[in-house]
Amino acid sequence: MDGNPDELLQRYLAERGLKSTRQRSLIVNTFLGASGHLDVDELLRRVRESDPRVSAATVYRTMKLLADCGLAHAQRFGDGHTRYESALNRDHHDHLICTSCGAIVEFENDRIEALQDAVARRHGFKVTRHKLELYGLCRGCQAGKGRAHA
Amino acid sequence: MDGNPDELLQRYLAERGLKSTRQRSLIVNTFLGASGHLDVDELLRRVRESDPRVSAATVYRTMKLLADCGLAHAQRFGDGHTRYESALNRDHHDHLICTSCGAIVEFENDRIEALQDAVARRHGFKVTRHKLELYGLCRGCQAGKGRAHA
DNA sequence: GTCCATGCAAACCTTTTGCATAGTA
DNA sequence: TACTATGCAAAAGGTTTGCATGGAC
Repeated sequence: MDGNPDELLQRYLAERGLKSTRQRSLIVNTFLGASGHLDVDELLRRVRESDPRVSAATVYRTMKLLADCGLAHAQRFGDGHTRYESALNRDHHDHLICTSCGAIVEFENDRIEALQDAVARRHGFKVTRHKLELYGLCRGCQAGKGRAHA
Repeated sequence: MDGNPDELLQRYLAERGLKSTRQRSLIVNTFLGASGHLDVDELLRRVRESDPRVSAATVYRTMKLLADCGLAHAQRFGDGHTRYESALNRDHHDHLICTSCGAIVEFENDRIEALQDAVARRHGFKVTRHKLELYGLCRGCQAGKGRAHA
C-alpha cells in the first residue's frame, strides 16, 4: 500500500480491465488529499470545486471502487452518511466521536484488540473485522457546553 | 428498570401525557416477549400475527417511543435495518455478529470497558456511549463453510 | 369533548441503477 | 472499433411525516 496513489490506482484499474478517466483521477486525488472521514456529499462538493459537472453517481461508484480495491475504508457512524477514509499507509485504528461538534479522533490500542480476540475465541468466533466507536464530548465541547454542531 | 413491563409503560406514558392504546400494548408486549435484536419488519410480522391491521408507521413510532423512554436500545449493525433490543433487566453488553448466518451473540468484558475509558480520558473525551461489534464467522459457519444466510 | 394515536400514502434521504451518450484504449 | 464510464433521472429501500379518521381519557 505504498507508492504514488495515482500509479496505484492505474495499476488497480489495469489489473481489472477498467479505465482511467478524468473524473476518477480527480475524485481519487481529492479524496486522498483530504484528511479522512469525508462523506460523499462533502467529497462531491470538493470535487466540484475543480469540475462542477461531476455527478454524485460517479463519486459513489468511484468510492465503491476504491473500497473494493482496498484503497479506502467505508465507515458508518450512524448519522446516515457513509464516510470514507484512506487506507494508504494506515494501520487499523478505532474512533472517538464527539456528539456535539462531530470531531473524529483516531486511536489504536493493542490491549483492547487482544482482549477482543480473546472474547471471540471464547465464543468460537473467527473475527474478520470489528468496529469500536466511543461517542461522547471532546475536551472543547465539555468546556464550551453546547458549542454548535460542526 | 424493574417491575411489570406493562406497568412501566403505563407509567412512562402517563408521565408524558401520552395514551395507552391497543396497538402500543401489543407492540410492546410482542417486542418484550421476543428475544432481542428484532428489526421493524420482523417485529411488524409478529405483531400482525395478533392484529393484521397494525401499520408499520405505528411500529416505528412505538419503538422510537420505547427507545426514548429507555426501555429499548436501537442498534444498527450495518445491514440497513435498525434493530431493537430490550433494555429491561439488561446490563450493558457488546455484540459478536456472524457475517454468514446472521447470528448475534452478546458479551460483556469489563477489562475492555476499562481500557476504553482510559483511552477516552487520555484524549480528553467524556464518553457517553460506545459501540463494539466483532464481525466474523461463528463456530457453526466455520465448520459448515457457506451455510445459508439466516 | 379534547387531544392524542393510527393508518394510509406520500415524502424523505442516501445510495443504486437503467439507459443513452461520451470517452478510453 | 469495442467496450467501459459518465450524467441524468428514475428507482430502491428503510424510515418519517401530513392528514383525515378513530380512540383514549
